[in-house]
Amino acid sequence: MSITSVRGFNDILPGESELWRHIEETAWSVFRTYGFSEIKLPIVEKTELFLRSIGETTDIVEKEMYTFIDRHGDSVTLRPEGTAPAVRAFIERKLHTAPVTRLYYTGPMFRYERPQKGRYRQFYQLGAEVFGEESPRADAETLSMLMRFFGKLGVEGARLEINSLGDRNCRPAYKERLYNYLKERTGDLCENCLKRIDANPLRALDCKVPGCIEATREAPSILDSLCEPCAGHFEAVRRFLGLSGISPVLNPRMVRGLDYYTRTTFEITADTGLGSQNAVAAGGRYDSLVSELGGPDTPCFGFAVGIERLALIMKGAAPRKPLTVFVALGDEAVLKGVELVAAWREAGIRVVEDFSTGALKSRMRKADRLNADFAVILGDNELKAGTVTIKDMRKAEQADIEWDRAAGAISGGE
RNA sequence: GUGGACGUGGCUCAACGGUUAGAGCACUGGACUGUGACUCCGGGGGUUGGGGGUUCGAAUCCCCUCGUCCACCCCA
Repeated sequence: MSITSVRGFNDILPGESELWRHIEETAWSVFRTYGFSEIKLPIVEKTELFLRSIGETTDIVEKEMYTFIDRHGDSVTLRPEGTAPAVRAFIERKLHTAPVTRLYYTGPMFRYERPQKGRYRQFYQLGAEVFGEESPRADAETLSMLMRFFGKLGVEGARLEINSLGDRNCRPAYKERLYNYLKERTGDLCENCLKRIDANPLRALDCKVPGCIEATREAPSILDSLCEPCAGHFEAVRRFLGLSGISPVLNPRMVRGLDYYTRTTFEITADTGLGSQNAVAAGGRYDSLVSELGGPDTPCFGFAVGIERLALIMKGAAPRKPLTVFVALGDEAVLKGVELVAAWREAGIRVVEDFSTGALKSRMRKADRLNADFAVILGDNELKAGTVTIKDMRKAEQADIEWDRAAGAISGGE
């Protein structure tokens, strides 16, 4: 075997890359209508950024990061997610001088996990972050933007679940209540949850071990423990979502794997095609992260979409411009063809010229294999007449068209 | 990181430990010397993922390794 790619690192080949481009272009066109601008972020950041933002006891930090010592002796990490770098840039580049900053980004993320369908070591996310909006309307509007994006792509069977994790004021008290509740039932919990009780008791809530599900069935709900402002915020988010025609499923047991979330969190899951990797998009509010990383107090809301997973559940294919294959028969036709093909491309038409000289039959077969919409033939007869034979490969019809009218016949009506 | 299933032409898959590892699709040439998708005939294409072992003999059995998929963990 010759050299292969690294485990969990894939090539996105033609046939699939068109769909990716369509996803990204659709995202950009939708996000722009909500006032977002693109930010291009580096792929490598100082390791400390992720330790301090994602949280030292999270799975990502504990076992999934691609961390290296560079030649200077600094510890750097291939970004496992996009929010932390975006926040770093927001603070470092002083973007807070604008009243509101809305950013989107796309690109590869890296996590050292065992690959599975819809889960890779290098995977792609498309994300958006709103900086400086405390209003629950920001949560609702950003979520409805995401739903609109999914709708435009023809995603079906997506399910939106939301929860509120409270904030610095009310979450500690809830943690305490939950901790005490769990302490009473340590005999029923799995090994994993026993370890989690002290570091992050909330994680026991979404454990899938039957014993833990049973043991936490009667556990206090975080939604009952929210302080006045957090409860009001959450209620407003739901009200505004309703006004946008979105009715999320309330899931008080949903706990995200990153430490920086406050108040609203959400997850969009797909019910088909992804096995247990069914989370397609997720995000939430992180009102304390910017200040914790040394920036001014800035409430934020953001999300990330997994592009591989999105591509897997999409029904519609990428839109496609018609393709023309040009076939010149004879030396003179080749020369004239140079001129014609150049003019068509200038007009934005996709043209591939068949450079081979074999039997027309095999060249037509080639055009068919290239999935051409039209085959354009220029031979001696056409040269004399100043025309070209245009065959519509789908309808199996053909006609002779004058040179200066050919572009119109193969442009696909654009 | 744990457990399991599976790796055979480009693709989908056959072949009980026993001749030269086959078939369909795809590719290519011809029937048809300017017309694809149908039909018929011919042709090319393999280190059976890689390495080691058992055996007179290994695609087949054993070990190691790499990879894919599934479940768990967790997540996009």
